[in-house]
Amino acid sequence: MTLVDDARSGTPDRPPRRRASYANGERTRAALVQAAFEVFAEQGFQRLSIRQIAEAIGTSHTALLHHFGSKDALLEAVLAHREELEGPERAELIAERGLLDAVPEVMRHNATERGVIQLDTTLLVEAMHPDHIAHDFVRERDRAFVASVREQLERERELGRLRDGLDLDLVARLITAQVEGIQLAWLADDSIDMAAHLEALMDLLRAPGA
Amino acid sequence: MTLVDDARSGTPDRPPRRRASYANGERTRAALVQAAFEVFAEQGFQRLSIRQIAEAIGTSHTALLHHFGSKDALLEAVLAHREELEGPERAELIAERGLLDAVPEVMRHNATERGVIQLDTTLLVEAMHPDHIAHDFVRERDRAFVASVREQLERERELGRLRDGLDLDLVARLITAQVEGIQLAWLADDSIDMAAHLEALMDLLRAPGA
DNA sequence: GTCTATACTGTGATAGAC
DNA sequence: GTCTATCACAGTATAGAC
Repeated sequence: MTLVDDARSGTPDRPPRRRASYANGERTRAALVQAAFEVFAEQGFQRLSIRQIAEAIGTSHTALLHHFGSKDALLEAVLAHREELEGPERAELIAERGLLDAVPEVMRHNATERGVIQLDTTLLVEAMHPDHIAHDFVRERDRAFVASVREQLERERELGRLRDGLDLDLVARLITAQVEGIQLAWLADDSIDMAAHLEALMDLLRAPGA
Repeated sequence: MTLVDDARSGTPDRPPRRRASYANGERTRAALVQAAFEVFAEQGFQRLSIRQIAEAIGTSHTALLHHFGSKDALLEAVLAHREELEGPERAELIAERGLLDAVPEVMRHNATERGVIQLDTTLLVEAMHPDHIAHDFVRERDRAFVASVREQLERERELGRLRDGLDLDLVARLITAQVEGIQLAWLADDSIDMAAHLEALMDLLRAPGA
């Protein structure tokens, strides 16, 4: 469950290094995304101006805009990068342990990533408007997430672990909303135990005696 | 369940010298709040500048700032106003029908107030930071809401309507987070049936056969 | 007390020279 | 691809007119 291992320390004047298998432009872009991810995870996104972000990374704000076009597009790129990092690990965890057991575990992990969760929640709210640049991205990611939860619920049902009579479409959305809702609450009050709450929800869904 | 029915009649803060018309009269703070509420409910908050808000109301942006001090303070005042309007009605509904039946009903009502829900969710996210001007307000409102839910859960338990073995503190928070999470999802996709989802959650909490 | 006029700083974004 | 202006607009502050 390790993420964001590659710490870029020091004060890089330009984004250096990284694998050379990309074209020059894309390599720069990828390095900027990685650096921005670390800045956001640590300091959040909302309250940082493009200029501050650029300074923390070690580049100019116009360079950032050149690569991403807008502040929100940068945010979107960073979240896509996160999904690239964490998605496979999360999928593996769920495949191994089953959804009911894995979800609380995922929340336990999320609780170690305050900046990223804040980032995620921020985008969720800002991209509400259909004409927001990241609206489609958020919608699609959300759709994929719910679909994946639904699929895993079916597996749990086949294994006899689920309570009878559940509408899986509804329940998949319920779980997703619970994750986002409890993250929102946790961001304002980090004494909230996110894993315990998802555990409680999962227990409600579990077949009696399972 | 009527709200925002225009109760601009009385201006309780000051002796009514001249009747306030919508064009260019004098405006008490309460009238500004009411007018701002209507603007926010219709057009949201985030994307409107103070100048745009003022124009929609029919005043100047500096007049708004004179009364409220900042944009966020205006938002806070409007949400407090909303709670004043809706709080009692909601409490009455819950007292009459019990929490399990009332919550889906509240969601049905909320689904008619897109702008207000958007406002609420926006503030929830923006006030995450401890040094945000509305942070304490949001925390306190949230605390009170959870406490109220918890109290109503106890009533349901006494009436034998609740499943056994529930941790009421946890469940109260679970319900609150579900409400906020499903509202967040609904804001991005209004084909989501918020009431149905809360109904499903309530069914999970209900004692078998109740 | 209520509002207007004006200006300041910082924001995201754009255009064009290198 | 990057940097140097420069943009329009944001939120805010203050001084003073009614």
